[in-house]
Amino acid sequence: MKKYYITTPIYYVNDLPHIGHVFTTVLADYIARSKRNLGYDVYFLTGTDEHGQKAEKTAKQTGITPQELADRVVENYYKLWKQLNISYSDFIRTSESRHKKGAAEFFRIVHHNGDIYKGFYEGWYCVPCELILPESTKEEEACPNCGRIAEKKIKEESYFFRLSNYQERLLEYYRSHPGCIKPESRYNEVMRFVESGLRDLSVSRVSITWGVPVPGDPSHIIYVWFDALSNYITALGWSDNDALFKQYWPANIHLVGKDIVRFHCVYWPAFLMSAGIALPETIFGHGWWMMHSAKMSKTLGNVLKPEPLLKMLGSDPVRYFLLREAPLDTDSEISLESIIGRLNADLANDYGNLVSRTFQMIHKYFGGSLNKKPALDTAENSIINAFYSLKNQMDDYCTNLNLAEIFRQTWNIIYLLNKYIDEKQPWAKFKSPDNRDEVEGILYFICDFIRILSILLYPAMPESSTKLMDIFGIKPEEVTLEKTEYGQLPLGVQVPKSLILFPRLDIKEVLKQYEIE
RNA sequence: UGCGGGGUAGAGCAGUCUGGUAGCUCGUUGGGCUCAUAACCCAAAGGACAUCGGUUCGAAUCCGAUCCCCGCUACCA
Repeated sequence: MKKYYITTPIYYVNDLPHIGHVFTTVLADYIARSKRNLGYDVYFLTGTDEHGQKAEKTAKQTGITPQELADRVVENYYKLWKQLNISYSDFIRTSESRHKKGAAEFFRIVHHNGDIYKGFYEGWYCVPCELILPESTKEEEACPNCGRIAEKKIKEESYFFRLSNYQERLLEYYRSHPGCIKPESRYNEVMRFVESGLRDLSVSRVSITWGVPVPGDPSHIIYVWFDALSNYITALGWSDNDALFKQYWPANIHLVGKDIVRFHCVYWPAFLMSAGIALPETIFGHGWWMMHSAKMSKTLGNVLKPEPLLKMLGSDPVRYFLLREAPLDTDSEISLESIIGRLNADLANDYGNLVSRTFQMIHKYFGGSLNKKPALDTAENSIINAFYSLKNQMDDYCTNLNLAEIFRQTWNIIYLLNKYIDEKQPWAKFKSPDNRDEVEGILYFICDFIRILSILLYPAMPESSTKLMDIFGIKPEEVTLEKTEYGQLPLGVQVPKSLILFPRLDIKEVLKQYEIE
């Protein structure tokens, strides 16, 4: 069985989950479910990054330990991922001992291989923020956190990773693996960046205590990226109980936001090279959701909160919108208006209404179940061919995250089915008793395609697909797209008289309700 | 400053590599249908393809210049 290992970043517990976290995770879930649907043995990892200075500071201010803070915040993620039906295989927390053990071992090996040395970390220090600013040649430096000019320079002992030694090996690797960073624009960015020269990287801090101690020198704590990135292998039990590691590593895809592309595409491969571990196949850096042309931020107050959206719209519609309008190459605008517009057009009008009108005719004309299959002619065959053509390309589209094409073709099938009904006019044909067999066949054809759609759309909208599958007497875990063909709907299945899968949404109502939430 | 991406109908995008009647979704307008969630189906309107110049029988597409917009430019999840 072909394996597929997919990851999201681990999210920092200092923040509450926002639409960006939701997007990355839903995207990963969609790919994971799609690959399962295609017969892959999928391992899907997500989790939380719980260490570091900010978490330590927030905990202090709140009067609790960092561990308590992490335990508290991680609940928000558990809850949200449950609401969104995220089908992760494992959820790693960097404060778990399995991770701490692995991260320390990772550090030890890289150190042993001669790529870590002790030196001094120098930088401007912003007193109010208690933050060391990135090293800079400038005389003055404004703090990225508060904007004030930092007043004093600080110098502290730190371990460094010899990133500078990896410039050529990284470039060689990128050149020989053109698909390792996607989309292409990110690949180019990373290439240019590495070509411009690499400096060694500080990988430890003495100023913090919340984290993984450096092996053999516990006054140092392993600093952010070295700790965080290693979760992708520690979660698989690397260096310890490594059955999962052997089975799933290297990752087929690390899904990340564009803000952390560099760390995944430069630092991570260099760390892995040093440790003698295989490199991930693809790192995909997607864009951001923007509101009013600005990155969402609490300061700007243009945050779209996930919880009220889920409450008002439900999990499937939120998932569908994010996937359908996914900002993969560039950033993308999001607004309640655009969400409602998309959901009404695609889900209520096209897909939901197709199901509704079909089921109602089956009831009106045949008491709720069908017992005849149609003879297939050009009209039916062209729809069947549209489906097989999509099915054959599905794996490729998923690997390359070509979601736009998947949804375009899926909705083309829905359009063809609606058109098929209009052209066949079952309501007119039914008036003559001679045509009743034909009408039954027409309805069977559509109904079987609703079954196919439920399987095709299961990775995007598991809840509504499960609703349909229940009606057809099939189980999600037993049915895959891989094995689905036209004509597998058993005769005699009883469908409900009325089924509104996706109610039409009123923009004014939604806006009003969002305000209340 | 350097590197990269982009400017196509009211909005959002495809088409540019491999020149030859400008396409998709939403919106607008008219029509059809009545099985359906005021839905669905058909049709129409709407574009000097950023600007200027060049190559060519012919350019959104190739070449040059100009003007705008956006991304990346290291320790920040």
